[in-house]
Amino acid sequence: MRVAKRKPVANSLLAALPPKECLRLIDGMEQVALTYGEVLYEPGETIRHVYFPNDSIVSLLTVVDQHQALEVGLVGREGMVGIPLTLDIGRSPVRALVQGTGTAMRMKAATFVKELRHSHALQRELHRYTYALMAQITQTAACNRFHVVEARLARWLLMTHDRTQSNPFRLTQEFLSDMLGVRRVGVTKAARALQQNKLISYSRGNITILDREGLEAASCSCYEIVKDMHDGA
Amino acid sequence: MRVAKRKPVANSLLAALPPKECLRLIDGMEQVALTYGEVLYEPGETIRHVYFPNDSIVSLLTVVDQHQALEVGLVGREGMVGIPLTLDIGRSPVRALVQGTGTAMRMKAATFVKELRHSHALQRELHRYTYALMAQITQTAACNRFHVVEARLARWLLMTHDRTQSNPFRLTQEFLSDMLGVRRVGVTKAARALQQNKLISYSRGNITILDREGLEAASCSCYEIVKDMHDGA
DNA sequence: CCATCTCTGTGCGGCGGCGTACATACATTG
DNA sequence: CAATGTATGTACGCCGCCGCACAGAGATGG
Repeated sequence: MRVAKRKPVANSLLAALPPKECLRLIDGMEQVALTYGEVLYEPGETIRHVYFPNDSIVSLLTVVDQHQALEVGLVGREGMVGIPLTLDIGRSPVRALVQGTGTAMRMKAATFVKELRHSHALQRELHRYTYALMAQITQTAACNRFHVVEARLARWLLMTHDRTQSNPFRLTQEFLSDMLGVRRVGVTKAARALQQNKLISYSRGNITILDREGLEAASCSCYEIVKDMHDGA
Repeated sequence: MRVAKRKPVANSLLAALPPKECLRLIDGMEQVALTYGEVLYEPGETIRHVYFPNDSIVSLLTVVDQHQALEVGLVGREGMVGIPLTLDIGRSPVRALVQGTGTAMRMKAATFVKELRHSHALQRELHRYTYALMAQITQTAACNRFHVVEARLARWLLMTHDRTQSNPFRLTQEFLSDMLGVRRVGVTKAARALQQNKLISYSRGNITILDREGLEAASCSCYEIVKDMHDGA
């Protein structure tokens, strides 16, 4: 769904570009509203557009054995959806699922490839981000292997919170179970534990973070590691 | 340790380049012998050289909580060690550990960056490989989450076998336990099961694949998926 | 040849997550 | 206001892996 073009750009990848380049790029984009549950790409599908989220959030999921899913990356205002295009690859290896409703700047794949060739600043920013995303996937792999559901849930809520800045957000436990790759009941148990410790409150898909510091303590170290990776150089 | 420079180049990334480019690149390299157990980079360390393995194998490991390790990628003749440099990042987020003794072509980081800027063919090849590596890490993340040790061990042996072409190879169970992120005893159990089914034989670190097809059947689908990713487009 | 080290095998209790089934409570809609 | 659908809570047996401890068995070296 299209909205007026001259909206403030909250995406920090775009914002980091020299003003002139940024403006030119935005000229070739349209602002779109992404809604919870929308699928931007399925695995193997051709990438038609790249997305620079403003206040929306997109999850990158790998699909295994037809039915099981697992989140490996989370993209918000700090990044872009469609990274394979920066590597001259036209297809996505993962499912890109809108997890937080909001807006994003969208650009046609062909236009993006052309722009990328001309803008060294954009190349540099995207290289940095691609690297951070690889590190995030790597860390997630280790996290999924070693850490318990409760800690992973806490990390996940924090990461989402960082990207929306808003409280509360809408997420059912069913949905979360797909993200974390566990049973829905596993999420129930972990969420209940967090609630009993007064770190969060939730009901029917509306989650509120009550105690951010406490939640950080309950999460695993992976949260800080990934955060530092995106913030610092 | 240095060897004569004019050795045949088995690395397929280099071999895929136009002959002229390939020769010029090799001119700036030296062939080195990598030995089992050698660490090329530690996490956070500055990358001094990139490596194009010929018949050696290098594991990429993430380190969590100081002591636990987990392999997220395996690099052989089909790839390069030091991918962050292709993204203008000078440090490695992972540990690079030599897992199979053999030779590799080595190039100074600074030289590599310069060459990369000039050779579009090299850029293209490395983009393709970077993408495949990301996919491999992603798949490994899901694999570590959903599949049992025995299947993962089978996959791991197959991947190693693909990259060495030689049988047998040297790997203790202690070592394997770090790769798979499980207890050594877990490896013992899985390896015993594979041996009882006459798929492999091993003793004191010498593993031989007896029945490759059977091993493929015992491994999870992740093996084929990652293989196709590196072979096919 | 004996001492030592490395590698592999076994056993035990415990825990976290799985699969399944069912129960309850809130929301929506006719 | 009932009826249906959606979200959450609880229970039970099972399995894979954990941490730990210890026992053999093959290699190595003085």
